[in-house]
Amino acid sequence: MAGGDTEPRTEPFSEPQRLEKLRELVSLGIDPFGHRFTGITHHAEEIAAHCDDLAGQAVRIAGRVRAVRLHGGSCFLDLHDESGRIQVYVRKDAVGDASFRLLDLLDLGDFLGVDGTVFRTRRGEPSVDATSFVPLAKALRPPPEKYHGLQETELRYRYRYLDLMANPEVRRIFRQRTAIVQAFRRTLDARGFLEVETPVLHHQATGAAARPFETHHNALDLDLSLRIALELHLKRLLVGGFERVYEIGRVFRNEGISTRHNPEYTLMECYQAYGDREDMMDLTEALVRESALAALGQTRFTYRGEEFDVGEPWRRVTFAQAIRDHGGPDIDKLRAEEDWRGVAREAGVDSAQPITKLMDDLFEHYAQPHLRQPTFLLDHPAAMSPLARAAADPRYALRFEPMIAGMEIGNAYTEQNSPLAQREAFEQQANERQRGDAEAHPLDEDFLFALEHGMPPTGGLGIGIDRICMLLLDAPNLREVILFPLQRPRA
RNA sequence: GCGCGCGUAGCUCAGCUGGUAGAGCAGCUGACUCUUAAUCAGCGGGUCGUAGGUUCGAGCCCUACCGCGCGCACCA
Repeated sequence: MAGGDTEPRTEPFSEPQRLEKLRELVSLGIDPFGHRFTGITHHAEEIAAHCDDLAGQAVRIAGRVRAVRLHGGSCFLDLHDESGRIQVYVRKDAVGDASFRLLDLLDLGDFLGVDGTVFRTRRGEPSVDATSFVPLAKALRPPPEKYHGLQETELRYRYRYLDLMANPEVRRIFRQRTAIVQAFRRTLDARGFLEVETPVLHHQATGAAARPFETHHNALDLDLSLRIALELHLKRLLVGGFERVYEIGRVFRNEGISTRHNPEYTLMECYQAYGDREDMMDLTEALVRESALAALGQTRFTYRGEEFDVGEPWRRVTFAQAIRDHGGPDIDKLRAEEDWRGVAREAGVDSAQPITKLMDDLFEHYAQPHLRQPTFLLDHPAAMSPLARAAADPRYALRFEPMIAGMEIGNAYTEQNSPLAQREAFEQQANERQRGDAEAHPLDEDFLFALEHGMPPTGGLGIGIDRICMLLLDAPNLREVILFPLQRPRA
């Protein structure tokens, strides 16, 4: 992926005229790619919003030219900067003949620096009456169409810069995403969590049930995997004596792509010593509430036409209860694996697959689509939760998954801190792996070595940042909240 | 991976029952000193995703491949 996913296309330029104009600029002694432009006083949005207060005031602005309306001896330009659009009025009388002729060398997409005074046109449009302007950077290709923008999904993702250039709502989405991430940091920092960074290159990808990407270190001649979770390194830090840690980082899962999945995605994981999953439920409510407030200014939001509110305490329901509630079997009555396979057959769920997958399928079959409002799904079967402590009934784990709109947005445990129980759970997973469950957790001897030095009782939580963004920002598709989603190289 | 759909000018899109490629924006030339999807007059622009096939003739029908989207599968 280094260097982007497309071949550079330098030839032929779609606009040979632009190259010609570039040469003319050079012949006039103007650097077509400009230089430092200091002393910018305002953004477009400020001028538009405070036009009357600023009227008559000298301003210096810079941005990209998105429209040119030439009227012989005068010209209107639409200049776009990060904040929005402002109109620039250039009169030959004001800037002089030589400067005015530079407009002939200007193309849509070029960057321009402008000095001028704020005024409102007769039609009421906030504008800057230019006293001078300077070309700052030439664009050799045209920007997307000014009215319809860039519509084709493939082009929007592949050339996200064009999408950002053309579609202001896309810029808004990614500002809101940043606001959400900042809300996570602010909330965690305020509660005394220490932000840390742990390795992306792992000897063994553990901490979740997923297939990893494999890579290789040449100098050490060492096979490595990209991480699939942050969990086991963060827990090592609790062994080391940090009491509250978190990381917001990219994880990589070598699996299919869908509206809800991207091979790399951003995960927040945090761990709180002397806590348990109860603390993590409080924290989840706070993180999601603060995210909504940061991005939307309120706790209510609409996702795909459905109303949600993350301002209230979330509903709680156990894994078993959720299945019962929606017409499924009473799994509390199940003892042996064969019992599970029996109810799976009745439900029409694949009964021959690995047992953890089967359990998950039963839940998805009966309950998951019905868990709409913010809900903590509690007490998953212990077999599918090898990193969590067992509940009073050892068939279940002290675990929860926060769910909104039928979608899992995270995962949390009262963490397993007994090295003995952890080893047992890993061995059980190894068993499952031998029986054909390719995604069972591998045994991590190095992590067990750490646990054997003692880890305090701990509550741990992971939340998928992209999923939260998708929900809060009403994105139909995870890729809408990822700047550069993975795409195949173009033919 | 499987199924369905899409791919026409730089962008947004038309293109009928198979008859030899269109519009708007963008570009170029000219006019215009308060326009704003500026306007007016004129001009240029296409391996119709790629490669085969059927046909007198294919943007259109068939096959394969490439890319994208959606659904399923896998996962969060």
